[in-house]
Amino acid sequence: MTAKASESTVQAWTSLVRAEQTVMARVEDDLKRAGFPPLEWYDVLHELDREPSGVLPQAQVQSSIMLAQYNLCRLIDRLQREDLVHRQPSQEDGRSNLLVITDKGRDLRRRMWPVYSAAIEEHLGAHLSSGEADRLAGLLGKLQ
Amino acid sequence: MTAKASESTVQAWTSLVRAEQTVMARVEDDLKRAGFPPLEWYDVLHELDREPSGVLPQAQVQSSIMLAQYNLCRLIDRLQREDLVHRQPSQEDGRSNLLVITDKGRDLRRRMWPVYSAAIEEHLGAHLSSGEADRLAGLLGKLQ
DNA sequence: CGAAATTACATGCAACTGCAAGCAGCTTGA
DNA sequence: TCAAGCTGCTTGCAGTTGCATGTAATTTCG
Repeated sequence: MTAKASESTVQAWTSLVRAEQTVMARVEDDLKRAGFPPLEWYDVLHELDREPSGVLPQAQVQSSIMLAQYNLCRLIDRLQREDLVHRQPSQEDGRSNLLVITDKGRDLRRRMWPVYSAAIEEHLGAHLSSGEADRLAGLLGKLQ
Repeated sequence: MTAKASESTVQAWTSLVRAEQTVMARVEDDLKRAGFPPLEWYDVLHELDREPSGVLPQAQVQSSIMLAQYNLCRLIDRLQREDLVHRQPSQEDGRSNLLVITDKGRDLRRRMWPVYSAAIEEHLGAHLSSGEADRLAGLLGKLQ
C-alpha cells in the first residue's frame, strides 16, 4: 500500500497527465474558436440527447459524466438559463429532478459534434494508427 | 482537417479523459487526506528543487509545468505567502523574476513525495505490468 | 409505526481561474 | 537612436469551483 512507484510507473503517470492535458486543451480550444461552449456542456447534452425521450434524472447524468454533484447542479443552472435543458420535478421521487433536453439543446449538440469530432481526429487520431488507438484504449481501460 | 474521428479514435479519447481524471482525482485525494497541498504546488517545488541552486526564472518554470502565465503568477503568490519560495529580481533581465525555493519548500516537497509516489503506485502502477506501463507511456508520448 | 440514516438537490462563502488590459524593460530596424 | 513591437510579469473583474452546510423527500429498521 505504501510501495514506491517504479520508474516505468512514474513515466506512465507523467505521460498520462501531460497527454491528457495537452490534447484536452487543444480540443477545447478548437471548440472555443468555433464559438461553442465547454466540453462539459456537450457531455450533459450528449447524455440526454442519446435518450430518445430526451429525459434523465439529474442523478443519473451525474453518474455518467464525471462532475461533483454541486457542480452539475450549477452547470444545469447555466444550461437552463440558455434554454438548452430544463428541470422537471419527478413524480416517482420527490427529491429527484428530471432533466429534459430542449430542441435548442439537441440542435447545439448536433452542431458541436463535427467540430468536436474533427478536433479529436486531429489532436489524437492523427498521431496513432487504428491498432495503436485500440491498444491505448485497452491499457487505459485497466486503470478504472 | 475536417475528417471525422474513427470509432477507435473516439474510444481512445474517452478512455484517455476518463482514466486521467479518475486517477488524478484519486491521487489528489490521497495527498489532501495526508494534509498536503495540490499537485501543482508539488510541480513547482519539484522544478526548483531539482536544481542544485534551487533557482529558476519564473518563465522557465512556466514552460516546464503546464500552467497559464497568470495562474503561475498567482500560484507563486500563494507559495510565497507560505514561505516555500520567494521571488528575486533578475540582474540580467529587468523583466524577469528568479524563483528561489526555501528550505521549507524543499522540506515540503521531500515529505510529499512518499505519499505522492505511493498514490501513483496504487492508482496506476498496480493496474499495469511493467511492460504495460512502458507501452502506455510510449503510446501517450506520440500525442504530444 | 416512527426516529435515524440516506439520498437528491441547492446554496453561501471563500478560493481559484480565464480574460483582457496594463506596466516595465528589452529588442529591433528604419 | 528612438519609436514600435515584443517579452515577462501582474492585476481587476467576472465567472467557476470546492467545501461545508441546509432542506426536503425517501428508505431503513428496531
